[in-house]
Amino acid sequence: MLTHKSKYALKALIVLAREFGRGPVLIAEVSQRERIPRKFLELILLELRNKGILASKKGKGGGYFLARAPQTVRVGDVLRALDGPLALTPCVSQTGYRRCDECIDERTCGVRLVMKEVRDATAKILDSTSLADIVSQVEVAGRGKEALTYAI
Amino acid sequence: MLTHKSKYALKALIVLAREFGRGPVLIAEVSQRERIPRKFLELILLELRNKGILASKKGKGGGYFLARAPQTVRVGDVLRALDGPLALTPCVSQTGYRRCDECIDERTCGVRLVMKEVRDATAKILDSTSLADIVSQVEVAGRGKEALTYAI
DNA sequence: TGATTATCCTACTAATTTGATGGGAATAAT
DNA sequence: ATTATTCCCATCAAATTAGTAGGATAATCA
Repeated sequence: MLTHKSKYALKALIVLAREFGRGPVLIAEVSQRERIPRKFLELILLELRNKGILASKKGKGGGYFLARAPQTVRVGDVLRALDGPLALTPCVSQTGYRRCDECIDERTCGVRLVMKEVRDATAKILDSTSLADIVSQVEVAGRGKEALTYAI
Repeated sequence: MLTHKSKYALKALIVLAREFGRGPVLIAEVSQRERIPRKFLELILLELRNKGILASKKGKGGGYFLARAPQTVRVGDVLRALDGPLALTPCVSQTGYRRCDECIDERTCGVRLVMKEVRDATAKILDSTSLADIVSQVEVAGRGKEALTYAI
């Protein structure tokens, strides 16, 4: 399962992607709009800033904003930054490879073969989806919903 | 990440898939062959039995064996049985749907859209891979390795 | 029937992770 | 100065994970 932390992070980033180019957004504002516990969100945004995904401005008129354009922030990067590798086992991780300590022979490990497939499929999706992609997909979904409502 | 429990479970099941049709295998034997802590393995196999994936026989000459043919035991079923739903968020799970409590509007949730894709891709792989598939893939990989060694 | 060999079952524990909360320091604008 | 805001540290409770311990139960075999 995805941690609340990552889920909150993505939701916050989507808000900031929408507001991109319009100056800093307050933690408090994001917290309210997405119903994310304020103090917890603070920690998350700070971490994202330290990982180079967000930038911030202190003091009055301050707040958080994306460090780069929404098109260039991949969901995969966000999840890796907060939850670590996408892979289900360390032995198939690209970004954080580690031998599985219990594993006798990695080359003939059947579990590894399957997990490799899953990792590749997952990474393919998450690394080809940007915040901008999500924002536009949501808009399309929203329109679809309204259209359906009108049709009824 | 996959839990040790699931990893151990899959390794044990692969052993039992190999031995399928040759009668019960002792916990102790599986434990030794795969270097899985004996008592922990006991719990795991028991759980798999209670979920209908394994069958067992008590007393002398007893042990564990697959309840059905290796071709019909899907990796997805095993992971679901032990770790719960494959989905990264409850809101996109097929087998264990639940509304995300923090989510304001599920229909327009961008996180959900992405997680749905990941779930589908993951499930497609895990539900189309059986224990028998793994066993034969490992054999192929093993042959490939030897062939390479001979070639050198 | 009794000894032996296994699984079955319950309970316990230590370590780690998760999801927070609280208080104040640092910084920037007015 | 005052106010608004992020920054940073410390703490905490609950849940999860990875085991361990010990005996109950059942099947075999002499």
